[in-house]
Amino acid sequence: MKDISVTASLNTSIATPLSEAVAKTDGSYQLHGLERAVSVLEVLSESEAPLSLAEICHRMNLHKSTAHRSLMVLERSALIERTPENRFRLGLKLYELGNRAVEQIDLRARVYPFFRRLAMDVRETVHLGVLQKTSVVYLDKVEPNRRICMSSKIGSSNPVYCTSMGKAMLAFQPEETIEKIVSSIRFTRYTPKTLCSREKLFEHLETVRRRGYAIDDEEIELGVRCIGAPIFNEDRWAIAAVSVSGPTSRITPQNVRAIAQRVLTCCREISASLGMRAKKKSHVASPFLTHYGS
Amino acid sequence: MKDISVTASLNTSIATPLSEAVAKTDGSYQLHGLERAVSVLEVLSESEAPLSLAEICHRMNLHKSTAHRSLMVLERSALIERTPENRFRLGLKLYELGNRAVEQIDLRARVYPFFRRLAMDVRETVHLGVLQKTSVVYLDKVEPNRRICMSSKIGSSNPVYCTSMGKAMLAFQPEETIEKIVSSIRFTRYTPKTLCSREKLFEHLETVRRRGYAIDDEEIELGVRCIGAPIFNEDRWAIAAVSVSGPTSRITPQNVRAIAQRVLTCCREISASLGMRAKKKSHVASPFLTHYGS
DNA sequence: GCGCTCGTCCCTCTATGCGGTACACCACTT
DNA sequence: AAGTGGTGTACCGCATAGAGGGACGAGCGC
Repeated sequence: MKDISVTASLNTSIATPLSEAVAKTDGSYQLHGLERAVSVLEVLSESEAPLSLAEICHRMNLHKSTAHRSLMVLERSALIERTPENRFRLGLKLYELGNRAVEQIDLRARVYPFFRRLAMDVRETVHLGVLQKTSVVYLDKVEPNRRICMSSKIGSSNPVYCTSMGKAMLAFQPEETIEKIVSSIRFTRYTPKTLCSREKLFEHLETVRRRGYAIDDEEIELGVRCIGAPIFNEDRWAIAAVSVSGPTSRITPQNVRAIAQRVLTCCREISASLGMRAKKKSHVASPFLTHYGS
Repeated sequence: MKDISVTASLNTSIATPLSEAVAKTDGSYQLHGLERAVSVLEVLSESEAPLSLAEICHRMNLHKSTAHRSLMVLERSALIERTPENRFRLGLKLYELGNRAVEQIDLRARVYPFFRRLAMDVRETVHLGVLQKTSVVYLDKVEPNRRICMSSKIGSSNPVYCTSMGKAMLAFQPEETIEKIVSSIRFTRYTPKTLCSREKLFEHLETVRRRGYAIDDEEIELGVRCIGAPIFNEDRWAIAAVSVSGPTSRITPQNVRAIAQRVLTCCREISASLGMRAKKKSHVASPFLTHYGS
């Protein structure tokens, strides 16, 4: 155990079997305590009911004392809270921080008007989302009549490769970014139509690039079809996407193109209304740019 | 810079004047890396624009390498993300986690119907909030006509001692909890009417307990008056609160009592519709109970 | 060109936090 | 009552993770 630097990076890949270890941005820079804490948050996030110390230990293969320490600190920071029965769940501070996060990005408010118009127009559910590693995070949603926002769906996420927004955004990323993302995808088949291989996906992205929008043709749920198009920044990279979703009975192969046109128009308007600030002076830091790779 | 441990904890209390640093549940159980990371999140949360490594170091009195490491790990975990200009801001994972947090609590959905009715009824803005250390976190909001939810206000927080919801909840906590919370408040005067001392606050809480509801009489902002009442669990401890807010011109001393009655009725209905599950079998873990102290 | 500030990387040394283990507690059986 | 199998909490010593110093190299402005 002399060459720590070397062994360290090895350890990484072995020691993080549960924390999904996506892109391993580099892999060095370990901070075990912190990483474990994040995993705890993820575990809690996936569970429906609050978990006890013992359960957490079990799910994460942690020793009691280690987990206990983490939990105490997390609790002090209000990232988790405990019920009177000594079980743990996510804390409200996360809610505060999360809300600050989207405020800072501020996409939602700027997009909303266009977005809403589209929903009224096509009379189907419309979503706004951004790319987050290998997932699409839903930022907003409008349903034809009433604006839905307590819907638990907002804030949740789905894989890139089986959503129209995901594919629309992915298609319009820099080469290396696509590579990096795709290579960290772990494909799962949701329906018979799910694109389950790197090759299929790349092929599909080509099509998306050609026609400018993406279709999710029952790839994540049978009976649901979606049409998504990207929102661009000034450099023509996708920073977000908008999609229309509906039952296959209403979004038929016949009217897909018509709807797609509307989505595209909407996205074009949005892109125009956003990105076009200082042309080269990119110092102004377009605050809605989803960073990926460099 | 020898006694890092000592200076570090000092730094914490100095560096987090805004992050309230409540009760130090015990104080032991240190996990420096994690705690620092949380501070980074707080610093980022308070900043309007994304921050550079150097700025973060500066605001937190950290050495470059230390901060750098934290940032790299946080970025890998998607708790923060970096802009193309190498600045950092909160990441969307926080949004996901935060949304899960409130989903798990699930208060919002259950309360909404009553809540909305109240808003229609009094034709003023109505809020739902819970206690979070020394703050009230806003979980939901209805405005008389349109439901507001993109409002950046949801998810944010205000101090307990100058909001009607805060005082309403505080008043109906177990003795020790009140003590613990009040003693970690750091009073700030927002308006001439703000209750700025422990004594005034305790006195006020007595009144609240007597009449069952709390008034924020321009204590946080001149011209705004609020009336709040607690939602109870089966043990008659406050777990949340509802408030009506409006301009002093409409919420006048004359009609305060009438409005208060409506708020109280609403809260009673809500309390009834919630808490009354298994009577003593508190094993079922009422998942909306805000834990405090033991 | 030089000098400045920025981020990244590396190395060394020690205080940190990991994993055992002991203990206190509670709810149920026997 | 005493036993049993679960909890969560507390303590401690040793190895190692990670703090901080500092070198390096890139970019910017004078």
